[in-house]
Parts: sequence; C-alpha cells; structure tokens
Amino acid sequence: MLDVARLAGTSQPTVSLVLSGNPRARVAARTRARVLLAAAQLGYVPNEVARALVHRRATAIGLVVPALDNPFFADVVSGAQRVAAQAGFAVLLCEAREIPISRHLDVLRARQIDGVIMDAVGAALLDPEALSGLTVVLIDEPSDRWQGVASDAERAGRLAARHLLDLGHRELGFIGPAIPAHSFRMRERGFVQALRDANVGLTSPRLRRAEPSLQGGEGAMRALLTLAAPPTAVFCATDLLALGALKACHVLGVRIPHELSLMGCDGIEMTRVVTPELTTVAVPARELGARAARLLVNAFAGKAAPEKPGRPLPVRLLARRSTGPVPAVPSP
Amino acid sequence: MLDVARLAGTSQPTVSLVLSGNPRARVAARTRARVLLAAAQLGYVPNEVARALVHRRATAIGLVVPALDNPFFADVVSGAQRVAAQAGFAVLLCEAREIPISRHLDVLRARQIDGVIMDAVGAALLDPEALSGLTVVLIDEPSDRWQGVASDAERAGRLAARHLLDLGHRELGFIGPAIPAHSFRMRERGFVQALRDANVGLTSPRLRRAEPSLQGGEGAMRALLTLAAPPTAVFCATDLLALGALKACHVLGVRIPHELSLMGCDGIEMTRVVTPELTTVAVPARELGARAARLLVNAFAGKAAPEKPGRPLPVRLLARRSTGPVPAVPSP
DNA sequence: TTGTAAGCGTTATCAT
DNA sequence: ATGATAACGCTTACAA
Repeated sequence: MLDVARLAGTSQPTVSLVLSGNPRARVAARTRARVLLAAAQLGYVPNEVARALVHRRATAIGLVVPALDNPFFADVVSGAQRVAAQAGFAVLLCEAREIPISRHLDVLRARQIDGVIMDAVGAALLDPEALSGLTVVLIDEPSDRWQGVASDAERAGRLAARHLLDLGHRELGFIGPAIPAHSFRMRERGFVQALRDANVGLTSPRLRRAEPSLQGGEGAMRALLTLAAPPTAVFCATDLLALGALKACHVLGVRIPHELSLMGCDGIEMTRVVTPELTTVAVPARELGARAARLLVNAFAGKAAPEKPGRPLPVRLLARRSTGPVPAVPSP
Repeated sequence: MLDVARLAGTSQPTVSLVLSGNPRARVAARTRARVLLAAAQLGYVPNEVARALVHRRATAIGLVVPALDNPFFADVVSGAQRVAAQAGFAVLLCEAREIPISRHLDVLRARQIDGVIMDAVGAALLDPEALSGLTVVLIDEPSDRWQGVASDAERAGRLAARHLLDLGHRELGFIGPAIPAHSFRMRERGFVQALRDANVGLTSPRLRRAEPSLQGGEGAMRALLTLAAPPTAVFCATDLLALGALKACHVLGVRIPHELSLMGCDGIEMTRVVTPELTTVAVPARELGARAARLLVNAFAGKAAPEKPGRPLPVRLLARRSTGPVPAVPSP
C-alpha cells in the first residue's frame, strides 16, 4: 500500500480510504483516480490478513462436516461455499473423519472466523464447552441455543407414506439410520403418523434401525425379507440406506418394484444411477448449505439475524421406477 | 497474551516464547510453567491471524476443485484436508462451479495462503497470469512449471485392456471424457497401446469422446450399440461415464456382462452400488489429495520440495461383475 | 533468562 | 480532502 501511495503521490492511509471501498470515504476524484491507477500498475493485492487483524474478524466461515464422501454433505458444502464466496467470505473446510471436531473448532476459533456451519450429529455429541464463543448454524436440526436451517423432514416421511399407500401398499417396512438426529427422527415420525392416520399398522419388527451406510441398509433389508410376513413396500430414511437395501434385493433376487417397492430420502444423484431409478423424497441439501451460509454472511454484513427461524425448506417426492403397485399375488 | 503475561507475572514476549513452541526458545522451567498455567486458566487461544501477519504466511492452503459432487474430487479434498489439518494448516475450499477460478485465486492470494492444490483441467484453461506468485500443486497432471501428483494413468488403461483381452474380447470399445487432461489422455493411450501390443485393433467409430457425465456416457454407449459391428466390451475412462453407459444398457435391455462387458476407471464408491457391481481400475484419489497436501506442507515446514517428481501412485484393477467372458454367440 | 522495542499491512481517529 | 499517528496481537532481534 505504501508503494501505491508513493506512486500515486499521496499518503498510505489515503490509499486505504480509496481501496477499502469505505462508502463514507470522501476522497477527491482526482486523487482516487491516481490511486486506482497506481494500484493497477503495481498489481496491488490487498492483504486480507492485515485487514482481519484490525477488524478482529476474518471474513471467513468454518464448515464442519462428518464426511465428504457422503453426497448429502458434499451438496451442503457446495451450497455454502457458493454463497460465502459470492459474499467475499472464505470457507475453511473441516472434515471430522479422522480428526476430532473439538480440535477443528479450536483451529477455527484461533483463525478468528465469523461463524461455523456444522452438522447436527457432530454438534450433538460435542462437549458444549467446545462451541463457546462461536456463532453456530446447525444443518437440519433446530436448537434453542443456536440458529439452524432445516428441511421439512416430517413432511418427507409423510410424502413417502402417502406415496406407498396410494400405490395400494398396506404391509409396510421402515429402515432408519441409528443416529439421534432430529431430521431423521422426524422423517420416521412423519412416516409413522401418516400410516396411523390411514389406519395402517407398522409392527415393530418391520421398523429397523441400521448404520447409515450401504452395508447397514443391506443388512436391514435382509432382516426384513426373512420376516415371516415381509412388507410389500419399504421406506428408507436415507438414500444410502435405500441403495444398500436395493442391493440386498438384487442379490436375493427380489425384483423391484414387482415384488417389493422401495424408496429412499435425500435425493442424492446416485439414486438416478441405479436400476431401477430410486423413488425418493428430495431434500434440498445445496439449499440448506446456501441458507446456512447466508445466515452467517448476513449477520456480519450488519443485517440482524432473523428473529424467528426460517420456514423449513420444502421437500419433494420424486416418484420413479423403484415403487409400484402392490403385487397381486404375495411373493412366496 | 498480555493478560496471560500479567497473570504469570512476566512480559508478553516471554509468553509468546513459551506458547509459540519455538524450539530455540530458552525459558526457565519455572517461568514456562507459570505461563502455561496462566494460559490454561484464562483459556487463552492464540490469534492465528496476528501470527500470519508477522510471518506473512497463513499456514493455510487453498483447494480449488471443479465440483464437489464429483466423488473423485470429494475424495481428493478429503485426503488433502486430513493431511493439512494434521499439520496445522487450514484448508480454504474453492469450488469453481459458479465462480471463476481466477477470482478464487485472487482471494487466496489476498489471504496469504502458502499454496494451492488444483485440478489439472481448471489450471489448463486458466490465464497463466492468474497463477503468478502462487505455489501450485496439480492433481493428476505433470507439468514442468508446477509440482504435481499423479496416478499411473497409462497403467490404468493397460490394466483395463489386459483384463478385457484376458476375458477373450477382441471387439473393443472406448469412451473417454472430452477433456484435455493428461491423465485422461494417458488412460486412453495405455488402453490403445495394450490393444496394439496384442494385435487387436480399435476402429475409430468405436473410440468415442463424451461429456464427462452420466448423460455423456449414456449417449456414447447408445452410439456404440447402434454400430453395425458393436463391441463386445467397452472401457470407459471414468466411472461416471461407465455408470452412464451401464444405464444405457439397462434401458436398451443389453444384459451386463452376458451380452456386453463394461468397465470404468477411478474406483468411486458408486461403482459398488449398481448392479452388477462395476469392474473398474481404482485410482487412489484420497491419496492423491493427501500427497498434494503433503508436498505443500513439507515445503513450508522447511523441508525442501523433492527434486524429482514422486513416482506415480499405483492403480489397481477391481475385477467385479460387469465384465465377463466374451459371449459365445454374438448378440443379434 | 528475560524485558524492551520494532514491525508485519491494514483501518480508524483525529488534527490539519 | 488529506496526512500523521495509534492500534490490531503477535514474533523476533537485541539489550539488559
């Protein structure tokens, strides 16, 4: 900046005034022009670190996710990064796969970030201490302590139930992730409630919890299929589980959707890769991330955080080929 | 730090000496203990921004990827983030999906990052100017101008060819991404060379380029299938293409592997989700990311960058169910 | 061994 | 409208 000042024949603070884009900076047009020219000639790049030191904030947000190979979180990250970048915020990415979240948070704090977006599960099993002094936005989990962005998870469950009921199914199964996250609980609740509203029962052997992975879904589906009275349709609370379940069916020779209807929830790209394409309830993951970032960005752009939590983002049924009418003759 | 100093009854620079972990800092054991205690009591968190200002480097690396929903890059990011985090480096994530790379790079420069990891394609179609002054590590692309980490792409192509040849196929097809990246070219070259070595021809209508997406693969496969003499086995240079191709086969009723053998390259998780599981050549994406990060981290931990580029990371054939012996009777 | 002082590149508060 | 000058929180000679 000093170099620019010299070239422009003015003082360094004046250069700052011009370049920082401070709106209440009253600088003579001539001076401004000279400064701008000099800066361009010298290829001046402002030092954001110095800026951050003065402002005591880094114009950056942290993003803590459990694992990037989970396409849902990849989408969340993508959405958040887009909004943040457009607002001039850097995104510090932290994957809590082999490094404890608390350590990530210490690093973020030390770097003077303006806020953290994190997944609900990570936050849940965290020493509350570890979050002190941070502005947190939770993904898909309401909390009285922090802000959050959510999808309409209960509706997702209801949509799934209604879709299967509409197809004539009455013998239903459910596979959910064995994870204490609000959105998962609500997907389950919505599903169960909608069945109850229709006077369709869901016996407990047909309601299973599994590790939220392909393998988990595969195992749970095998268990369902060996039941004395297997369901004719199964709703999996995440696509990953459903994909695993689908695989189990392929392996065991259960034809989808002829013998069994199967659907998932999340709307990840993979559901369009398998055959048959998986019916699912799409959750706008990218939007969730974008909205979370917006919350933080706005908060530090002066705009106050909205008092009431935003309305949950709508979910959408994607009826595809993995669900169909109930089989006329029950499978042997 | 001043508070800590006061509580410990010493001066602020002494506190710095103790806390910065500077090895050549000779501080009395008693003093050190008092400082450490005081810091703990006050819950002191060092300000990395101030540190970065003094050092003129942020102890952070930039990571520029084309799109996170490409599982290959999700893995690269994951690997890089792990290594960086363990070395105390922050990772600034940039997705070049809706924001020009050059803008991302400006931001990274302004933040005094120590280096950038970027994908080959992004770097290729970039004004060379935009990279000036940055330490760059390219993913899966050798370059005389920058460091790079690479997989053994030519071997990947050879492995694919040999696998299909071993199964008895002589009528082969190839689908590659229409992208000028070194690793893709090498996969193709390795494949073609291995065929030539075996005196098996690859006519040009059977060699196709497509958009590197599901749709691209689907389209290219349709084209191959409508050939007067369709191949009995197809190698796709990326899994995404292969997955698209697989879908085309499903849609058109071509049974895999009975009527056609199909394989991909990359080794992404999705290949295990489809039925049949896709034969592929696994490229260690996570390792590529990790190694790229290690390069940068080491460079700034004092260790000089290795003179000769590291040996390419080995690729591995994963023979699964999408490839099989050549059909006894050619399909009609 | 420890404290004093200078400086990293900005922004912000003043006089002028 | 502009230019000194003092932070911001830390590291690093150098002096004591």
